[in-house]
Amino acid sequence: MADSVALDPVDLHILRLLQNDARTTYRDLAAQVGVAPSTCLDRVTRLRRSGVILGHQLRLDPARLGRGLQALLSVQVRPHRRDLVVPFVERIRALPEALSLFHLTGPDDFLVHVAVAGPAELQRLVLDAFTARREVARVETRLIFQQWECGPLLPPDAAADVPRDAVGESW
Amino acid sequence: MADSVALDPVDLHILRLLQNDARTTYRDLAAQVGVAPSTCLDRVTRLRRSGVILGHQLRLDPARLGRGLQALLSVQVRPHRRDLVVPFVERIRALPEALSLFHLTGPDDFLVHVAVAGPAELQRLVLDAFTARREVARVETRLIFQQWECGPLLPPDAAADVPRDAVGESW
DNA sequence: GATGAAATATGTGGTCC
DNA sequence: GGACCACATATTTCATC
Repeated sequence: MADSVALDPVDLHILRLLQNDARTTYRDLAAQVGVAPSTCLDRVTRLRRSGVILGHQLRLDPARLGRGLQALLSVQVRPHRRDLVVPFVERIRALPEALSLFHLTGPDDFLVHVAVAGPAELQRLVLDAFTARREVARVETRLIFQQWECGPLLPPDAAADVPRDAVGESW
Repeated sequence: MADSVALDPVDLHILRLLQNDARTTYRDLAAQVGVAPSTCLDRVTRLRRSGVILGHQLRLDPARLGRGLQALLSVQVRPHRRDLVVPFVERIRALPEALSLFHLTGPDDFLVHVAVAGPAELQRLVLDAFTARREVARVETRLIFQQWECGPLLPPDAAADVPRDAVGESW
């Protein structure tokens, strides 16, 4: 289901361009990749069907929406049982302040990325949506100075997959 | 520059719909919002110019691209001076494994979200791109079991902004 | 903010390799 | 089987009110 998909150079070129600007038209894609627009449409349709492309997302500026303060909340949910974890996840996902949620290994079970209007709203959020709950054993709040999105996501370079002589001895 | 923008109900409705599916056509937006397609175009254009909409992003499935393992790396950059921090940020942003990068308050200066093929590649990444650098004082790696994107980002509800009687005494 | 016409993009079927 | 072309449809964009 989550198997890696074989991608040829045309697919990769299209993905790179679309990651720069997801609204690039098939006409422009075609011109830059060197194939016909219909071929681009074909490729993108297949990439969507094969699950490589999950969808298109709008990137918004939280600050312009009156949510100028972002933070990461590390949360311990204890006991870490499914009957407590599943409702916790659903509750956090439904919070208007939550942007994204990670379930992690390590001493902190969850990391929650939130955007709020300011420190007062953050304090209220921590107290009301987190520490007020019995299953939330601990919350650690870190403010975000700045965030960067990184380069385009592409398959690991084939060169990096060169087999090593002996497993566990190549590093 | 990062001031909050005044948004009317039509703007908010459009943003909500576009956050569900960023490829909704102006025609469909218009039908659902109850205005003309050209008005939707107008609104979206203004939202882009005012900086509320930063852009459109392709959501890809890292697992299908042969990057089935994701992790968060907490990194201390010491000394935490601009002449070390700025090149660090640029170097991390250029890593093909990096998805996103946070500069934070707290004992850990940076959080790096990475996607790799597997544990071996993660180990190589930590050793070669992080701990090999003199300015990287500490790295802590946590694996990501699962990630969720949360509900649409919208301005804080006006009701939540009701002024309190006394600052610092309302919670 | 709406209308409608022009420009542009998208989707389809036939054809070729 | 995949890529390309040309055509038909749908969408976006813009001038005008």
